[in-house]
Amino acid sequence: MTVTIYDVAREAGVSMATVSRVVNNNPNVKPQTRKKVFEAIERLGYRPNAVARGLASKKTTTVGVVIPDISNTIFSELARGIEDIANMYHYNIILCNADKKKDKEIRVINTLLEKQVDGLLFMGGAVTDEHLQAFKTSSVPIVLCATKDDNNAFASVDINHEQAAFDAVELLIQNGHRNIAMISGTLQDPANGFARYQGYKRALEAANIPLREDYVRIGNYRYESGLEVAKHFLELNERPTAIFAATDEMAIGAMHTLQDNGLRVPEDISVISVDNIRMASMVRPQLTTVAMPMYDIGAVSMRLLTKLMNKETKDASELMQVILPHELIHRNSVAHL
Amino acid sequence: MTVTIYDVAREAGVSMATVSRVVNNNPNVKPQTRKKVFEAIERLGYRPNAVARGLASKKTTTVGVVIPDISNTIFSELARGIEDIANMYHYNIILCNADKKKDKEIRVINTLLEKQVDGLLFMGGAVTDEHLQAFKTSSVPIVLCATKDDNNAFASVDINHEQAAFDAVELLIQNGHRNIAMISGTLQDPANGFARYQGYKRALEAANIPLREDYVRIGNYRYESGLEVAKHFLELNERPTAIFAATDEMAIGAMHTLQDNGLRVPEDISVISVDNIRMASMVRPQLTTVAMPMYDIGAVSMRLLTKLMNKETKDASELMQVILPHELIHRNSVAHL
DNA sequence: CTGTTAGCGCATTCAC
DNA sequence: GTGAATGCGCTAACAG
Repeated sequence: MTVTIYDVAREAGVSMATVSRVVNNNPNVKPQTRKKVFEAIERLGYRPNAVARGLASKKTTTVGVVIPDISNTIFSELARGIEDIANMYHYNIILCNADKKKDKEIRVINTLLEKQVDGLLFMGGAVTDEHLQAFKTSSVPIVLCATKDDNNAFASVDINHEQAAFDAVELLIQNGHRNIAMISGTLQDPANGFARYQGYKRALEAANIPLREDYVRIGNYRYESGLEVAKHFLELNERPTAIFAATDEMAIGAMHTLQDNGLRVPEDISVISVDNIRMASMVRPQLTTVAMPMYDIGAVSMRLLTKLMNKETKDASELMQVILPHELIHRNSVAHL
Repeated sequence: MTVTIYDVAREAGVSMATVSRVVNNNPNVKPQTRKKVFEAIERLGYRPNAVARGLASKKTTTVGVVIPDISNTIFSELARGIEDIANMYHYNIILCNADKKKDKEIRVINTLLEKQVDGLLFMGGAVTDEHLQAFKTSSVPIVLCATKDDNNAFASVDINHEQAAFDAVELLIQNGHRNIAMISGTLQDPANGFARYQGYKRALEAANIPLREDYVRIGNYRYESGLEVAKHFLELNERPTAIFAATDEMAIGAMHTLQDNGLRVPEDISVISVDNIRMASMVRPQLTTVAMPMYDIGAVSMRLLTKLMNKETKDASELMQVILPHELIHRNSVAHL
């Protein structure tokens, strides 16, 4: 039924070794035999079996990707960056959603390893000891995207979330704001949650602005959450003049709550955040935000992984922890007080 | 270095067949030996090699997904639907972006088939003869998502794009509009382009409204395109009172052009479209649109594929072409004239 | 219930 | 340049 390398060999009147050589572009084949083999391949409609090849060569040219949620725009951009570079280096991607659930993450890491991927790209919630444990059982390289482990034991590419948040809040302060509220993510989340909150705190401290507890509320990163949490700030006696949200989605949600309550952004209340999702420039007013280059993080991670897979890098290199630059995108949601 | 099923067998004092049985949950193993084997597995840190398993069993429990662009929200929702169901049936997903480029699509179909996927999910641009040709070389089932081939030769799941567009335009007409412009996709695109345009035309005809050439403009589905194309309508002597856009993104772009030019939506001009992306309810006014259930299309496609892979379905079944229902979502961008 | 035996389709020595 | 032989790690009869 299925035509194998052996069938091609017989059809072309050569050995299977020779067929293997031409299929793999080995130069040690006389042009004439090469031609014969190609013709036989064509005639028989031969398609190499990558599974058999993988077993024999111990390489599958596929990498595993563990991602929280592919339907979330922030991650789908990252995935696109990964795939583009993977494609460029002739790798395929096995994609697994894990929803930041620890046990699901561990589970998919293991099945990916069982599938003999040549490398692994991981982005998720916190990197716990259990994760590290699972990573250590891997014989193939692993790169953490948009996250990192505490001890820098694994390669990673990310931005400096703390500094990004700091920069956002600092812009507010430079514009004369002192009553600055924050819609944070959960503080259990080291990157988008904790680090961004730390940046907010540091910026306030640097300007001698006391931290007010009623100015900080926790959301879940999503639009609906921003919509909800912003209501709280509206009810305060002393309303904030600016809101810093940990993510664009929450910022846009907050903007809409303000607008739906008759307030103008930025005239009455300024809004700023971190991410720069596509939607940030698709709302009115357009959102001022700190760009987190998701596509680039994906692309750079994948590139780093290819190097690791080819052992191009010396082990404990400086390349292992890359921090990509972030950038303040000035749009129309921040006003001078 | 790597521990194999043979090592486990030796460690547990049984044959490799027995180890294989316990790993694959074959009931024909005495509980006691099962226990011994599990202990050996644990002790050695054995991880089954799915590639070897795939070669021996001729099943890889992975399916290939060809998608235009995972970073496009409409497709990433679909991908999520696919992945959730795949996960439920213990399949993994190899994801390939093909950007609706025919040759790239053909290429990835072939590499996916080389990787011995157990099935293929295809969504792309037009399904040409070359595609059909490639599909026919496949020995594994294929399901087309959010598209279909002209002869219904392959299984597919989609919505009725023509009717969806018709319903949208009909709502406009019911609200008293007669000057209805359309921002269409390219007419080469059978589903999102041509079919939606046909629905627009039929709705006008049904209401005896003559089709005006200056009321139809072609965009590329994206926000920026809607932004741009809408300007044209503003310059017309007889401005439309309503705009039907083939996609939400273009509709939102159009809305913003209108608003940026001092017009109110829907008071001055109504806007409606098809898709119901998440953003449709995240703009002001919230967009009235016909929901295309992308997640469901993905989920149903994958479910259908599992059936095909298990040969659960009789061949020429009615199940093969499924059309999912669409639904008019009434929000705030359409006004009575 | 368990072990033996063959492959699965290919890459890869090693000879020639 | 080319061919023969071996094995990658596992499943799947088949026997017992």
